[in-house]
Amino acid sequence: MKDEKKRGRPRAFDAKATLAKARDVFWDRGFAAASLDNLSAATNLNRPSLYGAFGDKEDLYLDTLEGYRQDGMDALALALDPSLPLRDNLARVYEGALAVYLHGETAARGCLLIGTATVEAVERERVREVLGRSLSDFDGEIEKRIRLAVESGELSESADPQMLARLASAVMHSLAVRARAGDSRETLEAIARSGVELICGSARS
Amino acid sequence: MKDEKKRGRPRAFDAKATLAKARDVFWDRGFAAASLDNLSAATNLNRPSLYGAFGDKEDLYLDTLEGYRQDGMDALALALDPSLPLRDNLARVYEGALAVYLHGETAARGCLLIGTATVEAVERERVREVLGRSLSDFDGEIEKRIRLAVESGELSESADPQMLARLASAVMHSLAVRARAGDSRETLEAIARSGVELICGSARS
DNA sequence: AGAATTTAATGCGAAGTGGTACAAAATATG
DNA sequence: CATATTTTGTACCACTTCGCATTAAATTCT
Repeated sequence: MKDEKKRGRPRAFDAKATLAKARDVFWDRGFAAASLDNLSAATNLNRPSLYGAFGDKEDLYLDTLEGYRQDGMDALALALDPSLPLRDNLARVYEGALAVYLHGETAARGCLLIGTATVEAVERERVREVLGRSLSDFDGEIEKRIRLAVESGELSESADPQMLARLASAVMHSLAVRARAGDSRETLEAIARSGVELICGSARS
Repeated sequence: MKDEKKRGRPRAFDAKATLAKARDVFWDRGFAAASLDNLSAATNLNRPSLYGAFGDKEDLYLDTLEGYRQDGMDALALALDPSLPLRDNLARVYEGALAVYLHGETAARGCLLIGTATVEAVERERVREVLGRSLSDFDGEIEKRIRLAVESGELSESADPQMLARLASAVMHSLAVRARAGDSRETLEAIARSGVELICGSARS
């Protein structure tokens, strides 16, 4: 399914690597301020090639968002390994997030979705859709793990998994915003720790 | 101090009202996508007048952010009236925020700072500064109120006011992002309620 | 009234924008 | 080898961008 030799001239670039480079441009500058020239320079593709492969700027942006979302969900599934205590799971989720959020040139980049898609969401329906879906998928995955924690007795029966999950996500959202606002790693790690504590407050392990 | 008659031709516009109109443009479109033509049309000021009164686009944007920040802090101080229980205080804070966040044309606008300044914060130091200061001032104001709640016995002695305040803010940040992502008023209100519950969980009143 | 000073309005200009037309190049097929 | 097909690179287009230079208007000071 991958070696179907296509007819014409073969591509001289790897689509996935190109998307990763474009994503970095969007991550630093945001969608609106990222010009096709910026993207063209970063990907080493001239504009017509970029356009031919990914469509217009919004299409390209949506592709990078979708890839980022998928990567995030994969990492989340790994961090939520149900053989570990919920407390460890959440700590791993936040730790992984901070490793991504704090990596930046001039300043920390935070989360690509929260940092750059949130602005465009109001006037671009497709962006709003991806952002909304990303957030609720994230909530849902955590909710599943919390539901398990209630069943296993890790959390009290009276806990509301959906709401606890949304609050766990809220801490993530806050980390994403605060990273971009310039907060120190120490501050962010402290917030993550209190978040874990608050959610797992009634946990026994 | 207000009727010092200045020498030349008097201004034909009110600076505060103009800033409010410019703010609405930035709120919907973000800084980068808001053109001077947009701003000029919305404020009924031609570009040179805009420029003369407020400086360049970034100066104007920073002015609107600063005004928004100030309004927010004023509203926060009112909502945190210490003669009411902390639980009511937080409920009022979130209620007031949602009233602002959910007001939009095509889609909810969320928070001006979190929704539009977060993108620009990475590459514009002055924006990052305002955003960071706004977030930490907000934290600080809530922390003061929570400290009071500990002293009055409303919260347990073991509570960490700084961390609880940061978590209370985290819920706000999440509301801001989720509003722009298209979440329903019902969902947001439910999150706000759980936020209050989580923070005041050990409260007696 | 006349000079000085500030604001308003028109319009320009250099640079940058997203997107595309077109021809050259590279590959598969017949 | 010739043809069809796809990608690449150059150049270009119409449009928008921000900022400013310049002139006209409105007010205060002398």
